[in-house]
Amino acid sequence: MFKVDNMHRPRSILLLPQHEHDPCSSCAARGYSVCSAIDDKDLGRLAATAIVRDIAKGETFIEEGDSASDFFNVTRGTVKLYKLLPDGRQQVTGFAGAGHFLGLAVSNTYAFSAEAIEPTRVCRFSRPKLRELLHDFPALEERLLQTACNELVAAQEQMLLLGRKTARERVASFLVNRLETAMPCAGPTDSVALPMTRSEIADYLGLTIETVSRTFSRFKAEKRITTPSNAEVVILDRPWLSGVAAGLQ
Amino acid sequence: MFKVDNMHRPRSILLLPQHEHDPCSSCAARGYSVCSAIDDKDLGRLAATAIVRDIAKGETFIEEGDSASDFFNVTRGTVKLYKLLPDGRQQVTGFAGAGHFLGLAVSNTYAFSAEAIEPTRVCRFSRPKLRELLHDFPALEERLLQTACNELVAAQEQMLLLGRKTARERVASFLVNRLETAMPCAGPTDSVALPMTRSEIADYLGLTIETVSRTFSRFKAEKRITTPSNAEVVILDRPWLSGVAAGLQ
DNA sequence: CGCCCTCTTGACACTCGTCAATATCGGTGG
DNA sequence: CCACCGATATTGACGAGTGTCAAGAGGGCG
Repeated sequence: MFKVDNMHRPRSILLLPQHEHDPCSSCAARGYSVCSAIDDKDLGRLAATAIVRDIAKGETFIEEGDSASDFFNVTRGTVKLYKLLPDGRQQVTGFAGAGHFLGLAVSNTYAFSAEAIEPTRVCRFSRPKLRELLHDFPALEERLLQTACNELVAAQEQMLLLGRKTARERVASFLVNRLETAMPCAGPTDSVALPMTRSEIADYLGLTIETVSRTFSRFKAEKRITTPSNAEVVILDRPWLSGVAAGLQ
Repeated sequence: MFKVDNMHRPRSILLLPQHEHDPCSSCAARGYSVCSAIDDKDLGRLAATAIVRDIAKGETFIEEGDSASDFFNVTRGTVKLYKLLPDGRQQVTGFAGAGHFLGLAVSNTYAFSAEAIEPTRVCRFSRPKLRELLHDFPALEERLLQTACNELVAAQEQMLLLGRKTARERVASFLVNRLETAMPCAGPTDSVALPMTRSEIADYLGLTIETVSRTFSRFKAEKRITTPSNAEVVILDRPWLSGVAAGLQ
């Protein structure tokens, strides 16, 4: 019923002319973000509603507890979503790449913070304007519900990881997951880009930076992965890593 | 107690003495479940679509990985939602009481299992029928989106708990949370009902049964709670517990 | 080239898990 | 009503996995 294929990118978007006055039709995320629920003919309306904004690496553009006045659609770069405890402990609840929709909330305040971890571009929608859009395009609302359901499933998987998996299993899950979701067009070389730091990985997996580092080192020593650079991991033994991620071995 | 399996019987022989032709208008969950998005005048339509089913304590009525053919609305009792690892490790992702909606999924298979932890009643909707309902009642779809967003917020809070809180903070969070969400009409006596076992609490908090028990005992020794029975906790010092839950003290 | 930030590695400590014994609860039947 | 029994919960001793603290290595960029 809600079958969605987020990986599908129409090839035609690459051929679209660059219209300065209509950023949506040429948007890199056009094909697979929630915007794909809107027809080309209505795209002008969408472009008029959205405000494009570039966000520098390290900038926090959503602060937990702040009044939730806007919604965002990431079109370039990567964003880390996180929650903080008063003493500074941090839990990263997810990384949002191009196509991800942020700020869906019933409440009037944001339930999490969002920080760009690399140069990022977002489309901003004010709450009233998104409400109008949802009213005028039921397909958009349906698409948002699909998105929310998918995120709910991912969140439950992450609860399993945080509550019951060992450090080894968590890191393996993270790498395999990155390969599956963030790298849609993975070729024969199972290479995973890691735009985030070890510290951010640790805060995502409920571990410390040292444990993440040690686990990477062990996987390297066991010839399961190599790390050409700190921001890149090559998976040498994907079936084995998948097994560890699932709790076997 | 009589156990009824309605799965393979025509609806007409359902044992509903008082409101056989319209179970919805008298439903205990009518006011606060997703059904509240539907007007009284359309309730007959809803009743005709839903199939009421009673589920015995301990019965698993959704199995992770099974074909997701139905959606459920809990109207009585409590359900535990959980995921398993191959070796038996279990993570409870939530407890669903009256009013909760289960099975929202984009995929064709369930992403979690569901087991009744006390005598439970649910309304069952087949996938195609729910789809019809969503089409005919846009307010219902909007309501489902709100519900999904709320669950997403709760899931992120749980990730913070599982990834970064200590055992003490987890148990305190659990008790305070139960008081806030499951006991809407809490009076001067801050009494929390615990329909689940210690083991299920442990699997929800990412701990062991022993750690949960020890933490309860410590709270008791510190005069923060009392336990009239294993299924009931009285909170004596709510501000202090809230502080611990938030990561202070 | 050199500074600074991030990452890696090691030694040690501590929370929480494991294993085991005992106590308590709740239901059943005499 | 009480005795019995299995299931569930509590408590203790101990150990393992992961966190903490600290030092050193590597990498990027002016």
